[in-house]
Amino acid sequence: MIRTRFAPSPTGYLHVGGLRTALYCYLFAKKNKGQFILRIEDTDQARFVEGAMENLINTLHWVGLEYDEGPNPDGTQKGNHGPYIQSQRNEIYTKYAQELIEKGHAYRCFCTKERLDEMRELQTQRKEAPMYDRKCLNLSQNEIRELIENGTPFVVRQKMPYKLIKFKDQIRGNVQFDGKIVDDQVLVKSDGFPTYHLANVVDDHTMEITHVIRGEEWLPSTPKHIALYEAFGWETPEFAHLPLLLNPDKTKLSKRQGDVAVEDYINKGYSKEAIINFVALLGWHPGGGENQEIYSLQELENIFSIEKVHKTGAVFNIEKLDWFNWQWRKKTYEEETENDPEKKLKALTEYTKNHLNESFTQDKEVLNKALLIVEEKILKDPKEINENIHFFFDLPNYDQELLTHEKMGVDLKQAQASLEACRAALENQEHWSEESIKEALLKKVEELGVKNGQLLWPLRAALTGVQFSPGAFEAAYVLGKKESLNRINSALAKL
RNA sequence: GGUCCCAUCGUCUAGUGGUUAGGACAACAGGUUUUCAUCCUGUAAACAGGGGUUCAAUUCCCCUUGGGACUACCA
Repeated sequence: MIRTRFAPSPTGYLHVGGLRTALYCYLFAKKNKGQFILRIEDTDQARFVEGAMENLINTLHWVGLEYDEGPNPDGTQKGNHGPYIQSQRNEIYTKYAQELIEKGHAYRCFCTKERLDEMRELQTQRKEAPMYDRKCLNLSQNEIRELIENGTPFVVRQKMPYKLIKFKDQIRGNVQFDGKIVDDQVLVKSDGFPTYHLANVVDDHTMEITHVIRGEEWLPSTPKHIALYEAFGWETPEFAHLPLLLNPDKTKLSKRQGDVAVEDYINKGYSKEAIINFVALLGWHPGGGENQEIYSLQELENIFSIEKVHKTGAVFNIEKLDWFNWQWRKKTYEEETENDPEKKLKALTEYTKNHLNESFTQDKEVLNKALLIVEEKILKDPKEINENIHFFFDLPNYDQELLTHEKMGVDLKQAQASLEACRAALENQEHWSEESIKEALLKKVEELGVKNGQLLWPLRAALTGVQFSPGAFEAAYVLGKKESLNRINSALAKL
């Protein structure tokens, strides 16, 4: 049984890089009929953030990555390898640290921070790799007992075997490190909490994790972990180190250069489908010359493979995310509404409800028509709804220049003639629909022997009073006969 | 500095010991449309460099260069 885990540190929110790691862990597990576990790595008490874990879980839930085992937001936990929150597992770590000391694979270190800093500085000056000098490894049992009895603070350090450590990474292939320059890592801090290295290895083993899938930044500490598995006499899991997500300048994706929290993107209106789709393809591709780019989570679960994960970091490019978002919104909108105006209206109302200027909701009749007219722009960006429809409710003050269009051959004189013709055509309309308006106006175009734009540009401008807007037919239809004629008349008054 | 990882259009990527090196985003140019948007068509754009191996390397190997990660009692 394949078991993967996502093990974030709850520092406030879910990072998009974390999301991708979680996604790949999830996909790999699903693809192989395995299990996906969530574990919270909160051993750093200094970095405790209230509500961070709940937030993380909620975001994971929102994007649809359900885990088989792990903590729930309500404080309960599911699965029988728990607890899944490291701060609740301290006795376990203490026990294993003790075992390591007894076996001679770890030792207590009483060195002060000052001594360590000084040593590091000297080593750096001498251009050596900064490493602990193992001063405390040589303490006698009596000295140790005395120091403990005196209440001297201490940490537990891993005694690295100074040997070559090799392993096969699922993504990178054979990797090896010269153990002689791997530092004696702190395993238990002076506050009694374990560091990542100890907690991680103990948990992955006790939770029966078979595949450790994590970010590339962990590659250099993997030899420490392997040494730990060996010291315990445990079987090492498979490792897969994922390429990094990058800023446009190719450094590791960071807050400084844009939003990194998944919730930022949620708040901006990106759909979970778009976010998952985008992130999935940042560092992975199904291969085989496949050109498809739109994938649902379900599809990804079926085709994901760890061998196809790339080695190179990928720049997080928001423009592409925008495109995915547009594709997915169109797709879901079409599927949901089945081209039924009632359903469309309902969906559009839902999309815009949090962004709409309240005064617009007074006139439901106009609003409903307007929403359908600008559906495409709503799908593009629901936040801009007010800019797209405000003129339906309140004709902006505009300059007479707006009624003209040089390129289209509309000067002031032509504008006046066109508007008068439009007025004449619309005055006689008994039936007020988009189709009938279109028909009447196009007939007028033919009569006058002008180009469409020459008649319609001034009309559209008169009806909307803005540079960019829906077309003249649609605008007239939404406004209704009376208001349309009013606006045409006030435009004529400007000329 | 040390250790490790990496290298195809600006970006995400496909691909192969022999290809016109393919697609997408972005850019640009046309077209449709009454404007914007949408939509359609097209253009430009890449195998980092140098050595090998080979009949033949973008592809395999080595070096260089470049980029990145790590180098905490943070994860």
